[in-house]
Amino acid sequence: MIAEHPDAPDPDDVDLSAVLHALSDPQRRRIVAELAASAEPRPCGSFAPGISKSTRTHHFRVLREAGLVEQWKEGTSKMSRLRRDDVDARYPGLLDSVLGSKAVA
Amino acid sequence: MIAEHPDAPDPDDVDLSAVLHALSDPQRRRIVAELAASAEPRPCGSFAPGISKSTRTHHFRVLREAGLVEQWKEGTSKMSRLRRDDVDARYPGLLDSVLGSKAVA
DNA sequence: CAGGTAGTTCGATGATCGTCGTATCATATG
DNA sequence: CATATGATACGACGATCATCGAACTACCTG
Repeated sequence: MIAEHPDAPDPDDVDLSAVLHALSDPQRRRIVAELAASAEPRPCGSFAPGISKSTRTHHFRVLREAGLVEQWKEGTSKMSRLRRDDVDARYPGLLDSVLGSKAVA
Repeated sequence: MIAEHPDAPDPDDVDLSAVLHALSDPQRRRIVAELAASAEPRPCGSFAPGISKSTRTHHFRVLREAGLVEQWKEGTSKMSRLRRDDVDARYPGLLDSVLGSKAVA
């Protein structure tokens, strides 16, 4: 079988897959949690200590392409912000439940 | 770097990764959605038409090992049930938000 | 301009994933 | 017992992933 059947792929599904995949990595989830905890934007480099710069760049790209974070350059460093409102609007309760499993406990 | 730093891996994190990874696949999410929609347990074979039996078995194992579904043999076929209560208790709101992104719309 | 700091890009590598077909097992029924 | 049905086990294949180091770019500062 080649999965050729005509089931509505549902456009939202694409993004949801990306979001869930992005959040399925502990390293990235940790970044998101730190991002959610600190009100002020922080430079990328201050997250996920213990992994290489390239890996960190990779993780931030996955998060960005999933629509979870926003980034902008600021002087010598690049700032990151969790797009909480956007994500909450699109997938209500998702971030809360993913992050809350530790925080709310 | 070899990620040797001492950050609490958080036992819950392991399972959460498995759950999110399980839900990040559209095929599996579809199974879960169907499972959530039908009150009565149904045989595995009645889900996810268009994919091969082995693939379906694989998906059900991923869902089972993530703690999302429960299975038991009943005569010639194997029944499946969404462990809604258990999942809701462990990750409140997660299933609702993942499934709701389509259902609630 | 020289030097340093912060990120990105570019392979590469080993692991995991989704999918398949085939062979096999278990159970029910003729 | 023979057969059909529903599901699993077993590789296998190509794709994607997380991770790395090294080379490169952008920017600030002295």
